[in-house]
Amino acid sequence: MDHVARIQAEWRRERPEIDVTPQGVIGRLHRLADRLGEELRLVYSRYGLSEGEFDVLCAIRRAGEPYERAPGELAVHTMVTTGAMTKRIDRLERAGLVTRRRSTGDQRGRIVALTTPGLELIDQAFADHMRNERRLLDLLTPTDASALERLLTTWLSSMEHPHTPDSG
Amino acid sequence: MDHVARIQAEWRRERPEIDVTPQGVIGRLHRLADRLGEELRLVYSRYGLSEGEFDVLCAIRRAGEPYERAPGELAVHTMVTTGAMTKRIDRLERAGLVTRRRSTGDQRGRIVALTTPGLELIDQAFADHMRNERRLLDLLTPTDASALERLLTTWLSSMEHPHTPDSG
DNA sequence: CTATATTGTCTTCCATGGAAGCTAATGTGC
DNA sequence: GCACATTAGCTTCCATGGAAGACAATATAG
Repeated sequence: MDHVARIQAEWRRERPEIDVTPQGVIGRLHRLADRLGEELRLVYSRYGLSEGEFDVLCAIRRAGEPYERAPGELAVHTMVTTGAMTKRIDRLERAGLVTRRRSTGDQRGRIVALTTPGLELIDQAFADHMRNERRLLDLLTPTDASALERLLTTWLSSMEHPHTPDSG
Repeated sequence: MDHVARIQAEWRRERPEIDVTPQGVIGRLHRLADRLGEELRLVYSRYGLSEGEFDVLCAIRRAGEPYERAPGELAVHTMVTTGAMTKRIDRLERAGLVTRRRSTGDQRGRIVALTTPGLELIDQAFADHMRNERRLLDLLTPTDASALERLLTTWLSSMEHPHTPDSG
């Protein structure tokens, strides 16, 4: 009987008329995401990075040479506001992992580029991160892992491409 | 091709020697947790509650009559520090949803109790919340939903009761 | 009973991110 | 070309939570 099952049992006692079975899936999914996140942050912190900073470095690295992106692009890729991105870039710049310069064409734009230490750091950190994710995934059998991937993909896609229900 | 698949494709181009298949599961799980969380917060906000405040009211409500709990218990149940709990209780008290009084026995302790408006609010909000979770879960077939529940339970349990690997 | 440790809550300070608005640069309609 | 709208990034202010320590009450060792 895990934490979520205990919560469900309490609700069933207090509110027997309410069906709490959805918690069995949604509650566990959130708890698992939190636990996995904790494990992942352990690796980021080995490199002196927060999760947000790691994400930004990855987004620049994935762009390919010359490892540059505009702050706005980075905000979209990492799903934070541009205000939050300004602060992340501030920290990374202070740490010497990225540089910020004016765009040549459009003078409003900036270009954030990995420095050599930044590139080396993220290349090593990402390899370590993937080993860590592999370790966590290997707690499941390969069959279960691929079944899970399919289910998550299905659900995610049905959330992101919602069917507007017909009114008839 | 979803967002996670695009990220994987970029990494495969940039770092072909690294196996990024774990992202297919872990990345999607996090994204799904975020998307579900957004949907759930829509309901909380209908009742003027943040997620943290909703969690606290639920934890007190689940305790059963007389709907009271110590701040420390609430902190454990909702998995935040006691400092964070103090602030959540401050807000709920200011909103008139809970009261805070000194424990009779141990004078260090406090007792947080639902007010009548607090009880009515959380009873209605929780019912609405469960309808919302049901709606989201129904994007999956019942077969898929129970398969997913099993996989999440299995993985979660293997994370929370880790096997210490034998060194031989 | 007193000295010390522990406990429960709260306070302070800091980190992080969102919302909204500011500024400078660019685009657009006339 | 000028007024106006839009865009990119940044700034300000606020909300939230963690870490660490303060403080008061209680438990414990002697």
